[in-house]
Amino acid sequence: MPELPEVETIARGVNARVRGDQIVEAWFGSHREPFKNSPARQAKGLEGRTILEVHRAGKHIVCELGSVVSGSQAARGRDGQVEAEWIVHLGMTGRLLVTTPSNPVEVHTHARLTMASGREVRFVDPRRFGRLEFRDLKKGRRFHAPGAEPLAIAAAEFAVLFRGRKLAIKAALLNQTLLAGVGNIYADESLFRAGIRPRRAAGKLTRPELERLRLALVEVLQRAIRRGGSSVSDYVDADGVRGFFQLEHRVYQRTGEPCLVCRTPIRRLVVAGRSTHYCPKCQR
DNA sequence: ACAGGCTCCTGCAGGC
DNA sequence: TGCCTGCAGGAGCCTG
Repeated sequence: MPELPEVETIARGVNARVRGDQIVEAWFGSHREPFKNSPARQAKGLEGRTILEVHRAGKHIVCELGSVVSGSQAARGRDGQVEAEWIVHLGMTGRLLVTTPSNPVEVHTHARLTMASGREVRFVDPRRFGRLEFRDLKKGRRFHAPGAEPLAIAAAEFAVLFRGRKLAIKAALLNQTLLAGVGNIYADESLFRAGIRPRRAAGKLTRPELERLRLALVEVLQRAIRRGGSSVSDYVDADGVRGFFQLEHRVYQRTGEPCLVCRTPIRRLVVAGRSTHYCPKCQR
């Protein structure tokens, strides 16, 4: 399931391939609701625009778009003003692929963008937990992830996020309005590396524990980005290539297996409705 | 205001 | 072998 490192990997891959390219035609094939605004409105909004840049914000992929221009003008559209955004949330099983129109279209393909370069951008999502949104910045505001960026937040700011909160630290890490981009895998992995039990009340963690947690989170996220993300179900990057960080998971989906540090069997429990994995000896 | 739980959706694993 | 059940989970929504 795509979390920050997977979304970052995809955003970088898409950016490298379609930055400066123009959307010639947009096709939206779903009648049900992976869309925040109607498929017709999104298609109309996207067509003719140049993709100025693609980046990640929390778990969202944001495609910054220029104004609608004719073909000859599009070639010099790379540095234009951002006038619209296409925001992609992958949910659990969403994939954003850059391919060519001749490649077979797989089932659950909900959107296809034909690019002037001959490439094609596809959004595929079997479980339909993903979301697509078009924003015309003349009518609306730019997209911002609701929570803080875990890779950029300072120690003091990080500690303030959890102050006075009674909920489990694991649940707090998953709350996107506090930190944007952390999901189940990296919550479990960072808590293990910080030696903190997932059920501890967020507000009761000491300052040193919170700082250990922040540093563990940064380390695990950066390391995962370098490995191209974790492929645990069907995650692939913009080229359809799997990541490798799942090979470095120390607790996630290792229930009953020995802890890599102390050999104690890894335990599983449910926190905030999510399966949660931890070492009862290493995490206090 | 805040926290916890339910729901959406499909593919796959496990059990009988 | 084949069917059925249950589980996976991000985030919006509802409830207490």
